[in-house]
Amino acid sequence: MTNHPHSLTVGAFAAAAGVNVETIRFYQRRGLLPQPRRSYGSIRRYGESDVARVKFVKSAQRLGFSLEEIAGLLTLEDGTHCAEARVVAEQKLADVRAKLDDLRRIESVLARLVDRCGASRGTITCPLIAALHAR
Amino acid sequence: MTNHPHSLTVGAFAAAAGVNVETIRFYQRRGLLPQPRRSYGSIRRYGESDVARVKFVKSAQRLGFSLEEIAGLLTLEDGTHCAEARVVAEQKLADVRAKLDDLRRIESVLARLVDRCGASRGTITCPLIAALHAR
DNA sequence: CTTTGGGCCGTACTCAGGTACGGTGTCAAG
DNA sequence: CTTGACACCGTACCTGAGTACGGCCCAAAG
Repeated sequence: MTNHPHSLTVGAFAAAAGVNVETIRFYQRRGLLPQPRRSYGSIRRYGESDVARVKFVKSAQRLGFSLEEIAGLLTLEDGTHCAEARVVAEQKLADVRAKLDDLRRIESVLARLVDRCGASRGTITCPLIAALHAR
Repeated sequence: MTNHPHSLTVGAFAAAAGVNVETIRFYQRRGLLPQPRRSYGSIRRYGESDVARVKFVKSAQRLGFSLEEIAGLLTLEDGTHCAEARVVAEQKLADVRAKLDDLRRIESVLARLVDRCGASRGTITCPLIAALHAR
């Protein structure tokens, strides 16, 4: 792999990134991907870094970031406006930490549930609700 | 608080749960809330446990669970079908752990970014993409 | 007894995030 | 030089998760 640096056509690119072509176009419209260079004849060409970018978008999405937020994160990429970038990043960091707390809470509750489920019989009144409700 | 056990009307209930009335009706249609008892005259009455349930839904949602998945989690509540419940719970647990990993990765990357952002000048080529892309 | 504040209901609209569609262009192989 | 595989484009459509709307009912307050 990593053959030609900027040789991917949309189709190949989309396949490489694991999304469909329309999604690429869509992201372009949303500004999540830079308008790519066009080799003669209006055909878009993409490279490895674009693939990474799309994968990043997908990862971030799985964590509950919206495309808008992700676009924000991506503007941090070029390091230029470092001051604003920092603010955004700090905000996101706080978000992420909050999410981590929630998830950890869920994790332990689920783990306990599974555990108890193995051992006990009969009625376990699910501790999930209680656990999450507790802040 | 915790005054009357099953005395909440939709409006009060929605307010208590921090969502709007339509959302309650919506959740009812989706089966996320049990059809409540109706005091004479077809008026729905809700209690504390319903409030907890809605809050649970909201928490779980923030973590990226869909309403459908949440409905699944909620069926674990009554402890009856413990065997299936366990399977679901185990699956969810795996999901949650994967999410945790991703989030932790993001967290450290963001933290590092913020950190470096404070110290350095000029071009930091954002490590976010790299970090997330790395599996 | 009429007004008004909820409640009840179905249906419609909204917004995000894509996906699909249909028409046109282009280019490389046959 | 035509044909097939893609690329390009705009527009329309779909799903999930609500939100809003308008009409009807009822009970207590003025």
